[in-house]
Amino acid sequence: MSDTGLDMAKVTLQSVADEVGVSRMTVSNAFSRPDQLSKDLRERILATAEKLGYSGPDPAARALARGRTGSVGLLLNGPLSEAFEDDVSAEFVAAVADELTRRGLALTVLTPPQGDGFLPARDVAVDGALVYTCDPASAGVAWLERRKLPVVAVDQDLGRSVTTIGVNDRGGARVGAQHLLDLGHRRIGVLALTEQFALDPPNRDRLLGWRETLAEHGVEPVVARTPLLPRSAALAAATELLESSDVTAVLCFDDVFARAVITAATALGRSVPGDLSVVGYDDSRVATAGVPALTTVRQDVTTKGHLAAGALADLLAGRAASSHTLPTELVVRDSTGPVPAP
Amino acid sequence: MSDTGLDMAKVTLQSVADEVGVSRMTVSNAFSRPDQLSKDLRERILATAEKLGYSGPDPAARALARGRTGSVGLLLNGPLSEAFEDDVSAEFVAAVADELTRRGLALTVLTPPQGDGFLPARDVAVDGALVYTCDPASAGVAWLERRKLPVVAVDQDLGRSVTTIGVNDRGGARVGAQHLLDLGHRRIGVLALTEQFALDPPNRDRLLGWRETLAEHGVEPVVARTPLLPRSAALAAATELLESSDVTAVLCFDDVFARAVITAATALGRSVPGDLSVVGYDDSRVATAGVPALTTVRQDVTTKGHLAAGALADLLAGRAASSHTLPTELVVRDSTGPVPAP
DNA sequence: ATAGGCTTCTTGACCGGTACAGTAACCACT
DNA sequence: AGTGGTTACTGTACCGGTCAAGAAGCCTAT
Repeated sequence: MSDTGLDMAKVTLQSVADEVGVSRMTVSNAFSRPDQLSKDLRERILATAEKLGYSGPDPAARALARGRTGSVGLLLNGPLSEAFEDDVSAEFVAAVADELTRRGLALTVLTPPQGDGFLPARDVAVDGALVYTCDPASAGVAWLERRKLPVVAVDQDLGRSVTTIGVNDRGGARVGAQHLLDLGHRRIGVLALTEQFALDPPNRDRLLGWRETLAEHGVEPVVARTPLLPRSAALAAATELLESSDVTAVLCFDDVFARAVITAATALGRSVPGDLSVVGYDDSRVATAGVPALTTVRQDVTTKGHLAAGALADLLAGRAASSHTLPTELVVRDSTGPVPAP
Repeated sequence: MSDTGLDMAKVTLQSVADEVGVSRMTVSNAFSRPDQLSKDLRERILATAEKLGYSGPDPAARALARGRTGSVGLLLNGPLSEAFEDDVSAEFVAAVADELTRRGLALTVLTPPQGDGFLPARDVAVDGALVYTCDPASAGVAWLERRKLPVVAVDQDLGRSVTTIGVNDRGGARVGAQHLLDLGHRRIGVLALTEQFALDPPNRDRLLGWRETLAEHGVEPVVARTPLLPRSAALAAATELLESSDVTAVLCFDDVFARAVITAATALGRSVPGDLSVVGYDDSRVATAGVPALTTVRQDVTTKGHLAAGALADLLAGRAASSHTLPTELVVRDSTGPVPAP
């Protein structure tokens, strides 16, 4: 009988229904399907719910009954810090989140497990997932498949039947390499990710694009490798590359690496682009944030995120989703120039 | 009878139980409480589950039955892009996610609503939430309270009873201002966020710290304001500030703004720190990424994230969680110097 | 009058698990 | 042989909703 709104007993649909004197279903409709009852009654129900401190249908219960949670997962493999410390990843995640919000979905980050038996990719309720920068053979991907969740792969190949959003990395790498060749460079270095990323599609494709284009002109690049983090590693690798070889130009896996090469070159007394040409990749913020502005291969990460999120949303809505390969484009700025005279 | 593992009928605990010939509860225990049954039977159950393509207890159902989802929300207010385009926010999110992972929790991003009736803060199942950079009067915060979810506030005040993780921004601003005063500066500019952020605790506290310290020495700062995004806005505001006043030093809301001030000064032919001293805030990546390295007020964003996530995890585990105010520290580098001779 | 067609609300089954309180069997001890 | 303590499993009652079909009332067309 009491209805102070202060009773600590949990407030459910039923309690609101009892208070108003209607069936539970009618209260449910008041919240979820307004067109199913009279405006008048609906307002009475909502008012009573407010009075009782009922905050609307319990999301967990609703998720079970409806079969969807309203949230999609983003599967990442490295420690999260990696994904967010990198500008490009961060931009991608932001774009995904924005687009999902627009579609009425929330984003849940699915990290690799750590220690105990909790495995997000298996244990968190989501309606579908985006797979980004993951080892295709990872446990996470396997669980998603096992759960038969709709999946969209980004920058990686999960098999023919999976919708994939990618970038023409190989083509982008090709034009970057060609640009250096056109400038007359023949002793060319490459700063790629460590072997651990040998199968990472961006790393693989860029390396492939560079190699094949250079090979067409009989050039065999000097390959240096460095991990994505810590950032200091790239500088060391760049320094070592410049000291141990006589390259006149360097193709870099990304813009951050390119900056590291420039920093290393400067420290060694070599100017860019006077003594050394450097080509970045991504056209991220750092490309234009420093001096000289980087010649780089642009990819539209925000569009990639929008497309990926949109494709997954379509899949969830029962619509067909198509794969896309986004174009890349060489942006010539101030970090490349003609090969220096001997 | 068929058990090819290919039947498309949904595989549930019950179907596995029937196949093995035990009760549903026993199968549940095989997955969730291994100590409740014999090793032998458990293995038989797991094997059968594997054969049937059962991927473990359905997360949504489990969430309803157990009353927890294994995921916590992160409530943000701006469009997501803002949170991730900013290095400091991104670092915070990364730290939160890492710590949550360590604690066996996933992270769900709760964005403000957009258009239709879907409101993440109300409609997504989470066990608790972190409130970051939000208007305390926003709908999101109100819903979390209404749902009676455990909440930890970061860099903001949600009331005495809410566990809060903050930093000593006011004190940090004070030492920044004092540093300039000690160098002899008396005509000092301030580059803060627009009025729209008047109540944003970091912005308010920093402004307060600057103002009161300067006032103690009879200095009234020239205040310029600019939004966080787009980035170009800060440059324009900085240029305007330098052109319309004769300040010899500028205190900036963050390091990105400080870089903008330096860029503007350079464009106007003024050198830093020769003609102009600039103090940043945060000690983020950009503080040391360019030339000159910034004198700035350091805050440990990663620790802030770890603490916030840890506090929330504690709350969820039924442990008490305590509020913290992290220290700030002045880091003197190359962007500040003595006041120039007249 | 009667059939058909809304609108508005109700009924009963079901979503796929987990908690908790048994029950039965086995063992050791006195 | 009786008592008490384990271990291993089962039965029942929820968790808090939604779905689909049905019933009651009223209006309109024939």
